[in-house]
Amino acid sequence: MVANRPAGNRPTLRQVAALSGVSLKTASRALNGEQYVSPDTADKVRAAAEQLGFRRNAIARDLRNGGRSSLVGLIISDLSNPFYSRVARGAERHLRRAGLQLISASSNEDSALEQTLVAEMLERRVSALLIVTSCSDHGYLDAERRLGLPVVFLDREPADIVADAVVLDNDGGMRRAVEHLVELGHRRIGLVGDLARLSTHRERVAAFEAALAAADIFDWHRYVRADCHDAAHAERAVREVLAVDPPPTALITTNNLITTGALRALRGLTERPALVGFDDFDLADVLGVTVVAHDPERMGECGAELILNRLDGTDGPPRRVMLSTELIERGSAEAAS
Amino acid sequence: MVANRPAGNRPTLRQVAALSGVSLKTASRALNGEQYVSPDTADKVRAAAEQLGFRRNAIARDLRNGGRSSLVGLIISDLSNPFYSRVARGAERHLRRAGLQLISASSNEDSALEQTLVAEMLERRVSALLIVTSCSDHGYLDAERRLGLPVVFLDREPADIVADAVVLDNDGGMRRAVEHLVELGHRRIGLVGDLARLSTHRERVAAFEAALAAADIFDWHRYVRADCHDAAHAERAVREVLAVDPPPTALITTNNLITTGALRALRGLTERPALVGFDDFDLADVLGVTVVAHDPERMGECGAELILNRLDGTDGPPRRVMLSTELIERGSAEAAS
DNA sequence: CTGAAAGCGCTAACAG
DNA sequence: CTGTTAGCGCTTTCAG
Repeated sequence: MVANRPAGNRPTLRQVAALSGVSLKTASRALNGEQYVSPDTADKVRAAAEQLGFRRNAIARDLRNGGRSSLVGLIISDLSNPFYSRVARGAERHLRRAGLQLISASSNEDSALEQTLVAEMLERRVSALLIVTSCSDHGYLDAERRLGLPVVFLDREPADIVADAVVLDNDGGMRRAVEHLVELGHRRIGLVGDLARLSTHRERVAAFEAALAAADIFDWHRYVRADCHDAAHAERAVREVLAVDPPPTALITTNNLITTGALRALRGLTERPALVGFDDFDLADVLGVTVVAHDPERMGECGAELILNRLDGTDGPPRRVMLSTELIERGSAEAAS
Repeated sequence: MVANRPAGNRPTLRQVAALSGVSLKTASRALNGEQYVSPDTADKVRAAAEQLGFRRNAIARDLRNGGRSSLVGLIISDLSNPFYSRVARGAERHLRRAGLQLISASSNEDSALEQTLVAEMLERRVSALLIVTSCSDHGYLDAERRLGLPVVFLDREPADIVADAVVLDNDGGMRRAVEHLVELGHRRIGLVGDLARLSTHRERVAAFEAALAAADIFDWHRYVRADCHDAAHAERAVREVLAVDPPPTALITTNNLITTGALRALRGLTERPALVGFDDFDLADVLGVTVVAHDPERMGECGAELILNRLDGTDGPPRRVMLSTELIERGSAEAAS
């Protein structure tokens, strides 16, 4: 077991106490800045601690204090996806203000791995969990939630349980995208989407369909592809959709990775369809890509906020925060075929 | 203290033992899959654990086992910078195989914050530390390193101590970039760089200078700007450099953020200088940007590997891993003014 | 203001 | 194969 090498000779509080000639408890009080310690004593203890290079052992402290750590777990499908790393950043920033630290892990969109990661974090006694879930069944969290563990779902809403969640206005965002394209005269509009099982995908496709129906467009199935979970898949799917006869004059891509793949597929084409992407991304401005934008860091912050509320003792029913989206026009929607 | 709310009534091993009618230690053995437990007993214990919803308490376990957790700390300047989030991903993947978990934090390029974060992680008794440092003085780590804590520096090398490190071939990468531009006929080559105090920046500028000297180009100071730590700064700096008379015909940007800023500054210009960026980035292919590429995930993996070696007991002198870079030509270097 | 005793939940060491 | 004892480092009673 690589983790448990001999602990080194870290000085303990007992040694600090011995060196400064006070009791264990007095040393503890002094270093924790509690009151009822004479300034003299406090100085002595601090000096001894300094000299020894003492560091309070949070493991022992947490154990004594009821066995909950000041860690919050974050599980996302891929830490290196810019969308999720921004979510993580927002969560980190907000949690930090409350003295909590973030421990994050990537689930690779794999529900078994997600459960393993959750189990590990629970063993570590995280104070709360932030999850972008890849599971369809969340029963494995029931016991924990009953025990009072705050769990907040980010981005994707669980279908089988009600719980705190922070989601995007997928419906509004997608409707705006479709309406925008329709206003510009597009009638054959395609969509390239993420894994079909994801709640985000389903919501976005439902909104897509509804908005098209509102414009009396019903012949869209042939222009829809799903289950693209990376840019390479998306690139292929875009080529496929463009090969349909007659080809769509516009395309909607439902997340940042898919938009990237689409841009690759469209590169060099003389007849480029219009494009609107869900999620903003770096250089979308330079590339002139119209997007449905939102604020990933804010998603992380809101998730953290929900957690802090629960830890502060807010009971009450699950809350659902919906984050607004905004259509940013950069020209790629106008491109007509 | 928000973290230490009443711990809930999590079942303990003692309760599992009681329910299954065995002793504490037997229950422990059974759940840890140790040998010398009869299959019957093991089943009984597992059933009881299941029924109670028991989760081993890693806090107690770590304390007992010498007080080192299976956490590894990662400190980077910004978790949402794609370069660093990829480093984190690589480290996570590799550490996970060894049963270690990653706890990451952003230092905002602030040395005081970096030290605070390190202190917090040490209190948490991380097994090791991976640091993209923002400090110039690393004395605060001496005591820890002497106590046997593995510390690995990523990307930026400490100037004041020798320690395990994973760095890029900044010299080779920058030389290739300059040579490439020179071969294409450029003589007035500018550089827009990161914070001047960073080792990476200094190495890249030194290589820039050396490569230019090798081509008998000495009049480059006027085309160099540093201390850009975000895209907005870089955008301004690029405009500035382009306003010099005569303007440079080519520009080198020394990291992904700066390249982004440069692309914004160049957008819409009729006379665009050539551009070569250090760091590859999403959509560089679509934008046709020539870059000095490398593998951020590999940096994280190598850092993790060094750590695992140290935890396995490898003593010996500090090791320095240098990761290769590669010039990827995509056309932006040819653009002559 | 300070100290002594107890114990958080677990596992290593040593008996049975 | 199983149980008992002790104690990781700290903080919370409860007495001085």
